[in-house]
Amino acid sequence: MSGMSRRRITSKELAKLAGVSSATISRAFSPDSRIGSATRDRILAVAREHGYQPNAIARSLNNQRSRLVALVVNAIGNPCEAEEQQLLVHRLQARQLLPIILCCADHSDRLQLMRLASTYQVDHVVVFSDMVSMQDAVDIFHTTKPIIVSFEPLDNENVSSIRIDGSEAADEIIDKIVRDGKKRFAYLSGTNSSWIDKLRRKWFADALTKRGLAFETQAFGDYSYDSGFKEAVLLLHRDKVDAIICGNDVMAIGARDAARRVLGKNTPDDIAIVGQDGIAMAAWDCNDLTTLSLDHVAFIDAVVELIERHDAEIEGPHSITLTCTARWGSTA
Amino acid sequence: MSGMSRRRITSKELAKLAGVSSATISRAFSPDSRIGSATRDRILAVAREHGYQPNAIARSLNNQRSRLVALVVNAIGNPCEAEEQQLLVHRLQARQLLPIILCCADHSDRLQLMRLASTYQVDHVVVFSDMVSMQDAVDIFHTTKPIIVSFEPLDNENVSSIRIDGSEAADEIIDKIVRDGKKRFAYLSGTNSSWIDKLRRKWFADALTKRGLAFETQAFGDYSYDSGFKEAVLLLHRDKVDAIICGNDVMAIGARDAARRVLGKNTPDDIAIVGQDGIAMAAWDCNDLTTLSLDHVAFIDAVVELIERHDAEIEGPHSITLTCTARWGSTA
DNA sequence: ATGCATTGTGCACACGATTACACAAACGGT
DNA sequence: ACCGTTTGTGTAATCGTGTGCACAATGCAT
Repeated sequence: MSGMSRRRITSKELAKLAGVSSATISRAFSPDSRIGSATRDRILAVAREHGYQPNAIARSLNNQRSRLVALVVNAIGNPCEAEEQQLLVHRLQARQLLPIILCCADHSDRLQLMRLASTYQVDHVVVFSDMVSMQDAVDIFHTTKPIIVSFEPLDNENVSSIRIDGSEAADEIIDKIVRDGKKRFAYLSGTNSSWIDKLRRKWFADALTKRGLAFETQAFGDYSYDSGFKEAVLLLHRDKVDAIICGNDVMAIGARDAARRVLGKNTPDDIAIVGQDGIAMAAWDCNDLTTLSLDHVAFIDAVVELIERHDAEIEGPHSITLTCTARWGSTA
Repeated sequence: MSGMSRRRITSKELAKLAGVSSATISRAFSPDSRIGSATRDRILAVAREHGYQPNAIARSLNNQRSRLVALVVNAIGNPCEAEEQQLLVHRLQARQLLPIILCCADHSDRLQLMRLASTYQVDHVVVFSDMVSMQDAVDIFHTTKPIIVSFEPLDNENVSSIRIDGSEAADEIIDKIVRDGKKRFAYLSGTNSSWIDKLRRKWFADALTKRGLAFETQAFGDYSYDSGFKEAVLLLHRDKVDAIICGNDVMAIGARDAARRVLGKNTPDDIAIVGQDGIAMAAWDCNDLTTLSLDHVAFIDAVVELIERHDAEIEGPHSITLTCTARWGSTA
């Protein structure tokens, strides 16, 4: 009861205390299992008294199911992912699944880290990061069938995936900007070589092509506010563009600040700025960003659905496609 | 080698393949352990070929050490915590420790969740949330000695804690605002009953008292942008205050937007607005907040130090105190 | 009263690794 | 040539649960 008992009590010890065998202890904690209700009540009472809880590590070893889920993410602080992470963690916890976070910001030991996690026999793997290749994930978690939130074209039996399509929304946004009279477009990438960035850029590039236009310049940032600010100064000053499509919302906010502060240009009259992600901050009054946004709830619903199919051991590759929508703000 | 092997290979099977006993397999993977180097090399080669990795669950059961760390946090998306979480996760991973995230936003099943995690025999527990009481944490993780980032006064042998002191910095900030001629102060709390909120408020209240002043009003939000915005409208319009000290940076940004947009008042001339936390966003050009900030790196250093002491099984309660500094922006 | 289905419990093994102990082989010194 | 030490490996127990199997006890129908 009080906090002086250092070591955790085991099922065998509790069995002795309750005058039964350790098998019966185990059954008392299994909801549907042949055991007399009187015995169960007595055991649960004794268990509570001595602070007994079945050891999940031992159970996992026996069960071949750990109820652990590995979440591979780029970063925790980054708002574009954080909202989804938060949602997913809640949904997992509601199912009594515990999330292990693998945060692979720096390139060096991503694979090492994933190997370490695979050692813990995680039941599911959700890869949010575009920094890890599908093939690596499949090789490392070859026993688990990862769920990959990917923009890579993939035709692998051993992967489930969520595809995201923003072409229509991008078309709507470009349409409005062109009708507003903007002519010189720049794309500000978040990374220089990820599939997700290439695909996002393609959505907008296609919309431009359709109207006989094209990106005049492509700049590269790192998804951060500072990089958005810095690159925007160059784009506006040196390249004289009047519309910047950014790889995410945070860079778009940086670009907007740069335009206003450094060059005295305002949105949407002087220049148009567009973000991507649709994070909550984009809708704040001080930002009011026009952005290509994804419904976070629908997105996480899809992830959870894949996890459940996986739990039910339904075979075959699974793929879910989601479409983005435009959020209209005052920056474009 | 290729991805067709569904099941994971065990040490006993690998032993047969390599013509040794399973004990020798284990030794091949223990860095300092009596084993012939030729044997080790051969085993590692065969292991690589068959994709063998020792099962961490089984090892944990035997070792009585899981190398899992429970992180109890309020939210993942919230920037005030996210930066620290990110840092800590990296530091843990560098030590081959895997973080399990417990996100207890809604009151209902926080204890349930912590009990579930304790079942996994986590080696360490770090409690960031002020939503869970120290006593609950100690009771549930009675075998682990939690590390609590707390503002509660605590004298418990079974807890290590990190205390945070912002009284000096609060004094500096109040000093400047008073010298700027502001007279009517309001405090905008993030919660209505947490220790952390009470203590933060006290730092500023003491500084006011020292100068013969006091808070005229106290409002309550929920640490969100929207609540900052909404409460600030009331404070400025109804109560006519000219200085608002906010419980965190995000609410301060909301308050600043409300002042500017709804009432046409600007900082720092018409009103002063102060945040707390010192998140990266506070320094963005569009915000440029004056805020009571904590050095994130020093903070996480302290957490890691406590974890290491705990690992080394140094006995006794441990407490580390950190002091905040003022970050000067254009809002006060 | 007998036969059969049902219920409740214990025994013993499996899960996959680590490790104390035992023992054979190799080695070095006199 | 002999003995003591070091080195390398196998055997078997252990960590804490879950569960198939066996078996006693109970209930029910004839």
